[in-house]
Amino acid sequence: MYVMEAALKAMSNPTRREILRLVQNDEKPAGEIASNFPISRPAISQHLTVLKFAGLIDERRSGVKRLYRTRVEGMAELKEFLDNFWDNRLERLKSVIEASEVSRMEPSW
Amino acid sequence: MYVMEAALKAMSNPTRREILRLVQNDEKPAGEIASNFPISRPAISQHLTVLKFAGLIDERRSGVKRLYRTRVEGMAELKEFLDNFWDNRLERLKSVIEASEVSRMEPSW
DNA sequence: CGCTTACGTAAGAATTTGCTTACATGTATG
DNA sequence: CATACATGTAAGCAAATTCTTACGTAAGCG
Repeated sequence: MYVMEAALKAMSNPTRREILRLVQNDEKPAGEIASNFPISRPAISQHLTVLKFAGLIDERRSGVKRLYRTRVEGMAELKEFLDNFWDNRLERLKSVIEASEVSRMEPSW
Repeated sequence: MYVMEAALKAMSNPTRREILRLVQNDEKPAGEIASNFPISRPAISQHLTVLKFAGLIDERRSGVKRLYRTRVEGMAELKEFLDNFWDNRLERLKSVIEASEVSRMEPSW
């Protein structure tokens, strides 16, 4: 699957967004992350897999634990994608306005 | 469903993102929108319902046609939500750095 | 009114998602 | 080595998503 596609889908789930918030500032082990939710530990493990595949978190192994933390680059790429989505719109709108101004100054008929 | 939730879910589908691009600059009737995709017209109609529910498009009836166009406010709200999602992260990171600078100047032990 | 046009809505099938419980794996520790 | 601990993986199930085809509906036209 296209990475940005995966990232958007990953972001569209509230549990996964909350996980991202939890590991924003410092890495946390899977178990501790899971302890913050009412659902089972394996369910959280699966969400972590989705986030990792989407490039939104990093995994690091330390002894018996697996530490997760938000992956800044992945988040930045997604942000950029979304910014462009809206910026393109604004750019086109701007060009439409400019075109109409030009046509007022120099009629083409 | 929480509106922002609906908006994120709506954005996570590629067909719906393409619809948003199609009706970015000017309103288009449902049929014309559908003609741009390989899937059936009712399928597009259902996607339009999802986008409308999420507050990402506006619908206007003109005779027998229904004209759709991107809803700027909805898009702006979603953009703001996502900006805050990342900005909060950066804010907290910033405060952590500042705290460490303060502690270097005025050791607390 | 009867017919066409441009749609939405209903029903159902296939696929994906999000969970559960049970089990497997890898790392430390006595 | 044996056991415990932290976690992933497998299997299965219910609900949601995304399609399809068939049908309903409202606006315009002769």
